[in-house]
Amino acid sequence: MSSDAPGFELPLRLLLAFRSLIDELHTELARQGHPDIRPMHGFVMQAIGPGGTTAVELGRTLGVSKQAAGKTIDTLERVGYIERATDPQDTRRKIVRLTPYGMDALTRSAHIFDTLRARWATELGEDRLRALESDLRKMTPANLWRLDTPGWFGTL
Amino acid sequence: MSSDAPGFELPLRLLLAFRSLIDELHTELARQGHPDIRPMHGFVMQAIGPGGTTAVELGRTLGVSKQAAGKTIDTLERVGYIERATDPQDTRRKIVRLTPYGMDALTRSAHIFDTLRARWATELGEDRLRALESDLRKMTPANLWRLDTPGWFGTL
DNA sequence: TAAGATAGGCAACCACGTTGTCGATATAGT
DNA sequence: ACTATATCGACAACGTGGTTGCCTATCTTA
Repeated sequence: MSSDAPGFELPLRLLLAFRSLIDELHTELARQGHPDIRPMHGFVMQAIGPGGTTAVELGRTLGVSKQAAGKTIDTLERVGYIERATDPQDTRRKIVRLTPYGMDALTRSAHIFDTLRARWATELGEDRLRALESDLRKMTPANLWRLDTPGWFGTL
Repeated sequence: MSSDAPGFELPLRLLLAFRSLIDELHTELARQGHPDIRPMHGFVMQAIGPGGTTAVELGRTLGVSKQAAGKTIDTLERVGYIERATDPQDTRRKIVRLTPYGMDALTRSAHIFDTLRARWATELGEDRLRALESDLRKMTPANLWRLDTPGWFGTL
């Protein structure tokens, strides 16, 4: 039961594949009117979702401190992707919501990701791709949204 | 041709799978006498290799500036994984080499990665895993060692 | 030998993460 | 009702990693 691949190739390929997809996403997003969006932004906006959140809650879903979440929110707000509003039910809370511009970025991202997946399906075959997804699902934790690694993406 | 998976699941799974493997690696490394090693260290030591390099060269293979490579080298040196020696052929250059401690970490990493891959093979079947690796190879660039994303791993 | 390229290091700066603290507001307990 | 506790959001200080710009020393080439 020998293996062709040295063990360290697998993680590296996983990382490269991830980066490739993200890079292609952002190339295409830039072409579609979102030149300034950064990988992290998309990630966080996905985590915010159409319903909105708060800083603490966002920090929890992303697996980072509320302060870090707060800073990220500052950035996204400055760039115009999200906005803060005070919760009338609880004056302490500030609801974070996507702006229309943010919504646009999000729906475009979703569409581009579908396109990219379709390209993989063409290259690999739909069945192989499904197998790949299923295998990855089997080997990874349920929670999709952990972003806790420090400095995971970069730079406004 | 409908697909079960939303397009954005694929990149997320790839990232999670990568992170899982790396986390498991470092849990095990800690158990084997390398508690202080960080993901980046292993990455960089792999890139240095048994032959040694220089800061500029390392920067190139990793896709970061020579200054960044230099800082990383400082850190690794401080922790005792690598050492600098002047090149007798070219006094400007400083050869960066793994210390025995660094070598130990590297060989242990390789072994652990093989073990982790074997676990995947058990869970998924050797054939499925090979298919997965082959598919990833098909969809990713040749150069395994790009670490250029700012702050790709963190801390210490 | 003079000119240009290359190696390494320093400084200043930025992005993003962390912990600690604090004031303001909600909520629970007596 | 009133006090005690918990939670939210923000600020400050700090650590790490990356960037660019610049400087000196050394090799290479015309």
